[in-house]
Amino acid sequence: MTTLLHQNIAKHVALSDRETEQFCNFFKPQSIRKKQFILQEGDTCTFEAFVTKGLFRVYHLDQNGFEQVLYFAMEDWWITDIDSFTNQRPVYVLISKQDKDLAFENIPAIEKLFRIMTQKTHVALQRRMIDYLGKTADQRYIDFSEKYSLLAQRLSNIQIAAYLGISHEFLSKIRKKLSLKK
Amino acid sequence: MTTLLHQNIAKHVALSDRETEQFCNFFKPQSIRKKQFILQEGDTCTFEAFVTKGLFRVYHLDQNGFEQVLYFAMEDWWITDIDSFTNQRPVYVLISKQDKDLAFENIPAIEKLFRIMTQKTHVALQRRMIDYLGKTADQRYIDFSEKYSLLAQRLSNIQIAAYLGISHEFLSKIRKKLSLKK
DNA sequence: CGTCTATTTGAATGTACTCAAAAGCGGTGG
DNA sequence: CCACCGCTTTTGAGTACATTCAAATAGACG
Repeated sequence: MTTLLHQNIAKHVALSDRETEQFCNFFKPQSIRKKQFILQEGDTCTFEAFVTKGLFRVYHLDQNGFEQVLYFAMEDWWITDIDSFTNQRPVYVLISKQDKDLAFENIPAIEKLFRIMTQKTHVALQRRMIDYLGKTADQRYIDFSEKYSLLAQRLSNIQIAAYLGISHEFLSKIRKKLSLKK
Repeated sequence: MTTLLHQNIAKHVALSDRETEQFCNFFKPQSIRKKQFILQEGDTCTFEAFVTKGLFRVYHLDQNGFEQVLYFAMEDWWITDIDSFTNQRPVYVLISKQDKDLAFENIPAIEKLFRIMTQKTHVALQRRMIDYLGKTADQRYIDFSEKYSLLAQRLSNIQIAAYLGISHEFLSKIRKKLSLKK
């Protein structure tokens, strides 16, 4: 459990064992019941979390109450910002904004860790934005299922559609068209 | 010129005068002719730049050679990642990746500066993604012209359309519809 | 003035949505 | 074991949103 977090940190930045321990101790284990929010619409996000088991979707409700999925997060992924919703009884470790600031002060490399992580997610989001600007829904679905096949297997088509920005009915039609091609 | 960069840094993070000087000295002033690229398709981005005068658009070419505008940057904005194109003879100061890494090592607060900046742009991009998932082109255009009215005045409709992810013909029709409403 | 580019307009077409209904599927209780 | 429930997926018809292509118009500039 903590091991996963240790490994994840090591992927991004070189910390001494002591620093890693010190930082990881800020994180409190949490688990959450199915269909439970960890952050409600309108709340300000005061934490950062790391998923150790299960699957989150981070989304936003549009004016009609429909979900728009910003991103999914499964094991070994970070969650931050915006409103979050869970399924499949996920488990995560959480650091408060306060403790994070503490860590920034005491462990300089943590600043680097979060800079690198943010940059990476930012690049990924830019790619998605480009996809959205230029690709048709068919292609976005194909790309998504290929790039995140493992994740896609754990999602309903309704959830995938909310991520791709299309109706689930239309996704169904896309799936049919693709299956006929083969 | 450098003053603008000084001010911009101060907005994000508290540096001593000496640190600010030290950091700003890494930046080399540059200017570029109209229609000139500072980074070509396929190049890896090895710098970070700060616009002191003029207007950039940072974009990507799709498979048909059409521009997809990732973002615009005018005075007091940063540019990084992906391919960049300019208009209006912009002026900017540039820091190489190498020098940036040097700054990270020598001035701890710079790490914080880039973390904060990246987080902010990331949040902005997430908002744009949400807009894209949920809003119709009409609304995206209205929101864009309100939110970035100053910027919008300096852009052609073709450029705005490439940012909004629609054809410029369609944008023209949207504009007509809106003008009739009033 | 001529040239180049941006903007507008129209017609035909394609992409995606809405609404409603049917079919499939897993669980749960009798 | 079956019947029923809730939820997901599929299907179809009609409609709205957005594109393409081609052509006309308008502006900017040497």
